[in-house]
Amino acid sequence: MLAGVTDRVPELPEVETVRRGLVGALVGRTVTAVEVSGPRTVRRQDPAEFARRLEGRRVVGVSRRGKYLLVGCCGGTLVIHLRMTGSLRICDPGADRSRHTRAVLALDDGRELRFVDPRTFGELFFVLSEETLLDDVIGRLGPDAAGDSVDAGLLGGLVARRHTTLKALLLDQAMIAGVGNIYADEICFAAALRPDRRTDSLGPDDLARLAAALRAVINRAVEARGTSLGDGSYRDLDGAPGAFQSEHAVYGRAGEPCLVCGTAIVGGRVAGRSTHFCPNCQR
DNA sequence: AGACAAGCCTGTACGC
DNA sequence: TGCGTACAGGCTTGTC
Repeated sequence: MLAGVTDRVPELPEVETVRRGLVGALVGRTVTAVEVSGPRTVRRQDPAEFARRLEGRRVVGVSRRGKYLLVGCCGGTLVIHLRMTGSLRICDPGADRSRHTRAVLALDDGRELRFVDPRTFGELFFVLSEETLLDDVIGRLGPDAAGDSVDAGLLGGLVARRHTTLKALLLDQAMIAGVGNIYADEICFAAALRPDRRTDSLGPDDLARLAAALRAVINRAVEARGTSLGDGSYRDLDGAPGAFQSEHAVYGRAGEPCLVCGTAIVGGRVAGRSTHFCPNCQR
Protein backbone atom coordinates (compact mmCIF):
# COMPACT_ATOMS: atom_id res chain seq x y z
CA MET A 1 0.00 0.00 0.00
CA LEU A 2 1.20 3.47 -0.81
CA ALA A 3 2.00 5.41 2.30
CA GLY A 4 1.50 9.03 1.64
CA VAL A 5 -0.74 11.97 1.33
CA THR A 6 -3.41 10.02 -0.48
CA ASP A 7 -4.18 8.17 2.71
CA ARG A 8 -4.77 11.02 5.04
CA VAL A 9 -8.10 12.34 3.98
CA PRO A 10 -10.49 12.67 6.88
CA GLU A 11 -13.99 11.34 6.30
CA LEU A 12 -16.85 11.07 8.77
CA PRO A 13 -15.19 8.62 11.22
CA GLU A 14 -12.04 10.71 11.42
CA VAL A 15 -13.97 13.98 11.79
CA GLU A 16 -16.17 12.39 14.47
CA THR A 17 -13.06 11.27 16.36
CA VAL A 18 -11.73 14.82 16.23
CA ARG A 19 -15.11 16.14 17.35
CA ARG A 20 -15.11 13.94 20.43
CA GLY A 21 -11.64 15.19 21.29
CA LEU A 22 -12.70 18.80 20.80
CA VAL A 23 -15.59 18.41 23.26
CA GLY A 24 -13.13 17.72 26.05
CA ALA A 25 -10.61 20.29 24.95
CA LEU A 26 -12.84 23.22 24.05
CA VAL A 27 -16.20 23.19 25.81
CA GLY A 28 -16.21 25.80 28.56
CA ARG A 29 -13.00 27.37 27.22
CA THR A 30 -12.78 30.92 25.97
CA VAL A 31 -10.76 31.80 22.87
CA THR A 32 -8.38 34.51 24.02
CA ALA A 33 -6.46 35.19 20.80
CA VAL A 34 -6.62 34.16 17.14
CA GLU A 35 -3.76 34.10 14.67
CA VAL A 36 -4.31 33.31 11.00
CA SER A 37 -1.31 32.73 8.76
CA GLY A 38 -1.60 32.09 5.06
CA PRO A 39 -4.22 33.68 2.82
CA ARG A 40 -6.39 30.70 1.87
CA THR A 41 -7.49 29.12 5.10
CA VAL A 42 -9.99 31.82 6.04
CA ARG A 43 -11.45 32.76 2.68
CA ARG A 44 -15.17 33.30 3.15
CA GLN A 45 -14.47 36.34 5.28
CA ASP A 46 -11.61 38.69 5.99
CA PRO A 47 -9.15 36.92 8.32
CA ALA A 48 -8.99 39.96 10.58
CA GLU A 49 -12.77 39.97 10.82
CA PHE A 50 -12.71 36.23 11.54
CA ALA A 51 -10.26 36.78 14.38
CA ARG A 52 -12.25 39.70 15.75
CA ARG A 53 -15.42 37.62 15.73
CA LEU A 54 -13.85 34.67 17.49
CA GLU A 55 -11.77 36.39 20.16
CA GLY A 56 -13.43 36.45 23.55
CA ARG A 57 -16.03 33.79 22.66
CA ARG A 58 -16.75 30.91 24.98
CA VAL A 59 -17.28 27.46 23.47
CA VAL A 60 -20.53 25.80 24.49
CA GLY A 61 -20.52 22.64 22.37
CA VAL A 62 -19.02 20.85 19.39
CA SER A 63 -21.16 19.10 16.80
CA ARG A 64 -20.68 17.66 13.33
CA ARG A 65 -22.64 17.46 10.09
CA GLY A 66 -21.06 15.24 7.49
CA LYS A 67 -17.44 16.30 7.34
CA TYR A 68 -18.08 19.77 8.82
CA LEU A 69 -17.10 20.47 12.43
CA LEU A 70 -19.32 23.03 14.16
CA VAL A 71 -17.84 24.63 17.24
CA GLY A 72 -20.78 26.28 18.94
CA CYS A 73 -19.95 29.50 20.75
CA CYS A 74 -22.01 32.10 22.54
CA GLY A 75 -23.41 34.18 19.67
CA GLY A 76 -22.17 32.13 16.74
CA THR A 77 -20.48 29.07 15.30
CA LEU A 78 -16.92 28.36 14.27
CA VAL A 79 -17.11 26.14 11.18
CA ILE A 80 -14.14 23.92 10.34
CA HIS A 81 -13.70 21.72 7.26
CA LEU A 82 -10.48 19.71 7.09
CA ARG A 83 -10.91 18.82 3.40
CA MET A 84 -7.94 16.70 2.31
CA THR A 85 -4.97 17.50 4.50
CA GLY A 86 -6.29 19.61 7.35
CA SER A 87 -5.73 18.50 10.92
CA LEU A 88 -6.31 19.93 14.36
CA ARG A 89 -4.00 19.60 17.30
CA ILE A 90 -4.26 20.66 20.93
CA CYS A 91 -0.89 21.57 22.33
CA ASP A 92 1.12 23.81 24.61
CA PRO A 93 2.21 27.11 23.07
CA GLY A 94 5.85 26.11 23.36
CA ALA A 95 5.49 22.97 21.22
CA ASP A 96 7.22 23.07 17.83
CA ARG A 97 5.00 24.49 15.11
CA SER A 98 4.61 22.67 11.85
CA ARG A 99 5.45 24.96 8.96
CA HIS A 100 1.98 24.23 7.59
CA THR A 101 0.24 25.75 10.61
CA ARG A 102 -2.51 27.97 9.19
CA ALA A 103 -4.35 29.15 12.28
CA VAL A 104 -3.81 29.14 16.04
CA LEU A 105 -6.52 29.70 18.63
CA ALA A 106 -5.19 30.52 22.09
CA LEU A 107 -7.38 29.22 24.91
CA ASP A 108 -7.93 30.48 28.44
CA ASP A 109 -6.44 27.31 29.94
CA GLY A 110 -3.05 28.18 28.50
CA ARG A 111 -3.21 25.65 25.67
CA GLU A 112 -3.88 26.30 22.01
CA LEU A 113 -5.78 24.72 19.14
CA ARG A 114 -3.74 24.61 15.95
CA PHE A 115 -5.04 24.09 12.43
CA VAL A 116 -2.35 22.50 10.28
CA ASP A 117 -3.01 22.06 6.56
CA PRO A 118 -0.23 21.54 4.00
CA ARG A 119 -2.44 21.93 0.92
CA THR A 120 -4.65 24.69 2.28
CA PHE A 121 -7.85 23.12 0.94
CA GLY A 122 -9.33 23.17 4.43
CA GLU A 123 -11.11 26.21 5.74
CA LEU A 124 -12.34 28.00 8.82
CA PHE A 125 -15.03 30.64 9.14
CA PHE A 126 -17.16 32.13 11.85
CA VAL A 127 -20.89 32.59 11.42
CA LEU A 128 -22.82 34.90 13.74
CA SER A 129 -26.11 33.55 15.06
CA GLU A 130 -28.13 36.04 13.06
CA GLU A 131 -26.46 35.13 9.74
CA THR A 132 -27.77 32.54 7.30
CA LEU A 133 -24.39 31.31 6.01
CA LEU A 134 -24.44 28.27 8.26
CA ASP A 135 -27.81 27.19 6.92
CA ASP A 136 -26.59 27.80 3.37
CA VAL A 137 -23.63 25.48 3.88
CA ILE A 138 -25.13 22.81 6.11
CA GLY A 139 -28.52 22.91 4.44
CA ARG A 140 -27.06 21.50 1.23
CA LEU A 141 -26.07 18.30 2.98
CA GLY A 142 -28.08 15.11 2.95
CA PRO A 143 -28.74 13.16 6.15
CA ASP A 144 -25.65 12.26 8.14
CA ALA A 145 -24.20 8.86 7.33
CA ALA A 146 -23.81 8.13 11.04
CA GLY A 147 -27.42 8.90 11.85
CA ASP A 148 -30.34 6.53 12.19
CA SER A 149 -32.14 8.11 9.25
CA VAL A 150 -30.17 6.24 6.58
CA ASP A 151 -32.23 3.11 6.01
CA ALA A 152 -33.47 1.19 2.99
CA GLY A 153 -36.46 3.49 2.62
CA LEU A 154 -34.31 6.61 2.53
CA LEU A 155 -31.90 5.01 0.07
CA GLY A 156 -34.85 4.04 -2.11
CA GLY A 157 -35.80 7.68 -2.29
CA LEU A 158 -32.26 8.68 -3.21
CA VAL A 159 -31.85 6.15 -6.02
CA ALA A 160 -35.18 7.21 -7.45
CA ARG A 161 -33.91 10.78 -7.62
CA ARG A 162 -30.33 10.26 -8.63
CA HIS A 163 -29.65 7.99 -11.60
CA THR A 164 -25.93 7.43 -11.58
CA THR A 165 -23.37 4.96 -10.26
CA LEU A 166 -23.57 3.73 -6.67
CA LYS A 167 -20.15 5.23 -6.00
CA ALA A 168 -21.19 8.67 -7.24
CA LEU A 169 -24.31 8.50 -5.08
CA LEU A 170 -22.34 7.63 -1.95
CA LEU A 171 -19.83 10.41 -2.58
CA ASP A 172 -22.52 13.05 -3.17
CA GLN A 173 -22.72 15.00 0.08
CA ALA A 174 -26.16 16.29 -0.89
CA MET A 175 -27.44 12.70 -0.87
CA ILE A 176 -25.69 11.34 2.24
CA ALA A 177 -23.24 13.46 4.21
CA GLY A 178 -19.91 12.15 5.43
CA VAL A 179 -18.90 9.34 3.07
CA GLY A 180 -15.62 9.83 1.19
CA ASN A 181 -13.61 7.68 -1.17
CA ILE A 182 -12.29 5.11 1.29
CA TYR A 183 -15.57 4.34 3.02
CA ALA A 184 -17.53 4.40 -0.24
CA ASP A 185 -15.45 1.45 -1.46
CA GLU A 186 -15.71 -0.36 1.87
CA ILE A 187 -19.48 0.15 2.01
CA CYS A 188 -19.90 -1.23 -1.52
CA PHE A 189 -17.90 -4.32 -0.59
CA ALA A 190 -19.86 -4.88 2.62
CA ALA A 191 -23.07 -4.57 0.58
CA ALA A 192 -21.76 -6.99 -2.11
CA LEU A 193 -22.50 -4.33 -4.75
CA ARG A 194 -20.13 -3.10 -7.44
CA PRO A 195 -19.29 0.62 -7.14
CA ASP A 196 -20.18 1.06 -10.82
CA ARG A 197 -23.66 -0.45 -10.41
CA ARG A 198 -26.31 1.89 -11.78
CA THR A 199 -28.46 3.16 -8.95
CA ASP A 200 -31.63 2.55 -10.96
CA SER A 201 -30.79 -1.17 -11.14
CA LEU A 202 -30.85 -1.60 -7.35
CA GLY A 203 -33.73 -3.63 -5.97
CA PRO A 204 -35.17 -3.79 -2.43
CA ASP A 205 -32.75 -6.50 -1.33
CA ASP A 206 -29.82 -4.48 -2.65
CA LEU A 207 -30.99 -1.37 -0.81
CA ALA A 208 -31.47 -3.29 2.43
CA ARG A 209 -27.91 -4.66 2.20
CA LEU A 210 -26.61 -1.22 1.29
CA ALA A 211 -28.26 0.42 4.31
CA ALA A 212 -26.93 -2.29 6.64
CA ALA A 213 -23.45 -2.03 5.12
CA LEU A 214 -23.38 1.74 5.43
CA ARG A 215 -24.25 1.62 9.10
CA ALA A 216 -21.90 -1.25 9.86
CA VAL A 217 -18.88 0.27 8.12
CA ILE A 218 -19.36 3.79 9.47
CA ASN A 219 -20.11 2.64 13.02
CA ARG A 220 -17.18 0.24 13.07
CA ALA A 221 -14.83 2.89 11.67
CA VAL A 222 -15.95 5.40 14.32
CA GLU A 223 -15.32 2.76 17.00
CA ALA A 224 -11.83 2.23 15.58
CA ARG A 225 -11.24 6.02 15.64
CA GLY A 226 -10.91 6.20 11.86
CA THR A 227 -8.32 5.25 9.28
CA SER A 228 -4.62 6.12 9.40
CA LEU A 229 -2.20 4.81 6.80
CA GLY A 230 1.39 5.94 6.42
CA ASP A 231 3.45 8.43 8.39
CA GLY A 232 1.81 11.59 7.13
CA SER A 233 -1.74 10.37 7.45
CA TYR A 234 -4.65 11.39 9.63
CA ARG A 235 -4.07 11.75 13.37
CA ASP A 236 -6.46 12.74 16.12
CA LEU A 237 -6.24 15.85 18.31
CA ASP A 238 -3.50 14.35 20.42
CA GLY A 239 -1.56 12.96 17.48
CA ALA A 240 -2.76 9.37 17.85
CA PRO A 241 -3.61 7.29 14.75
CA GLY A 242 -6.86 5.44 14.10
CA ALA A 243 -7.06 1.69 13.67
CA PHE A 244 -9.63 1.02 10.94
CA GLN A 245 -7.03 0.60 8.18
CA SER A 246 -6.40 -2.95 9.41
CA GLU A 247 -10.02 -3.74 8.58
CA HIS A 248 -10.05 -2.44 5.01
CA ALA A 249 -11.35 -5.15 2.73
CA VAL A 250 -10.79 -3.45 -0.63
CA TYR A 251 -9.53 0.15 -0.39
CA GLY A 252 -5.90 0.29 -1.42
CA ARG A 253 -5.79 -3.49 -1.98
CA ALA A 254 -5.83 -3.65 -5.80
CA GLY A 255 -4.23 -6.90 -6.95
CA GLU A 256 -4.38 -8.47 -3.50
CA PRO A 257 -6.68 -11.42 -2.80
CA CYS A 258 -10.23 -10.78 -1.64
CA LEU A 259 -10.48 -11.59 2.06
CA VAL A 260 -13.65 -13.58 1.38
CA CYS A 261 -13.05 -15.47 -1.88
CA GLY A 262 -9.41 -14.92 -2.81
CA THR A 263 -10.16 -13.29 -6.17
CA ALA A 264 -7.79 -10.41 -6.97
CA ILE A 265 -9.21 -7.03 -5.98
CA VAL A 266 -9.70 -4.81 -9.03
CA GLY A 267 -8.55 -1.20 -9.05
CA GLY A 268 -9.92 1.37 -11.45
CA ARG A 269 -11.79 4.63 -11.69
CA VAL A 270 -15.47 5.22 -11.03
CA ALA A 271 -17.03 8.67 -10.73
CA GLY A 272 -13.57 10.13 -11.27
CA ARG A 273 -12.19 8.47 -8.15
CA SER A 274 -9.80 5.59 -7.55
CA THR A 275 -12.02 2.61 -6.85
CA HIS A 276 -11.42 -0.91 -5.53
CA PHE A 277 -13.75 -3.91 -5.54
CA CYS A 278 -13.94 -7.70 -5.72
CA PRO A 279 -15.35 -8.71 -9.11
CA ASN A 280 -16.58 -11.99 -7.65
CA CYS A 281 -18.21 -10.95 -4.38
CA GLN A 282 -19.66 -7.68 -5.68
CA ARG A 283 -22.29 -7.67 -8.39
C1' DA B 1 10.12 15.95 -14.44
C1' DG B 2 5.67 15.07 -14.23
C1' DA B 3 1.60 12.30 -12.88
C1' DC B 4 -1.19 11.43 -9.18
C1' DA B 5 -4.12 11.41 -4.95
C1' DA B 6 -7.99 13.76 -2.55
C1' DG B 7 -12.99 17.02 -1.40
C1' DC B 8 -15.54 20.39 -3.05
C1' DC B 9 -16.83 23.99 -6.13
C1' DT B 10 -17.55 25.90 -10.65
C1' DG B 11 -18.23 25.90 -15.51
C1' DT B 12 -19.65 23.64 -19.46
C1' DA B 13 -21.50 20.07 -22.38
C1' DC B 14 -24.62 16.64 -23.14
C1' DG B 15 -29.13 13.75 -23.55
C1' DC B 16 -33.92 13.44 -22.90
C1' DT C 1 -35.96 25.51 -22.88
C1' DG C 2 -34.72 23.27 -18.94
C1' DC C 3 -33.39 19.86 -15.97
C1' DG C 4 -30.44 16.23 -14.33
C1' DT C 5 -26.26 14.33 -14.95
C1' DA C 6 -21.32 13.80 -16.45
C1' DC C 7 -17.00 15.45 -16.79
C1' DA C 8 -13.08 18.51 -16.64
C1' DG C 9 -10.56 22.04 -14.38
C1' DG C 10 -8.94 24.52 -10.39
C1' DC C 11 -6.95 24.58 -5.95
C1' DT C 12 -2.36 22.28 -3.53
C1' DT C 13 2.00 19.62 -2.55
C1' DG C 14 4.39 15.39 -0.99
C1' DT C 15 5.31 11.15 -3.01
C1' DC C 16 6.46 7.96 -6.41
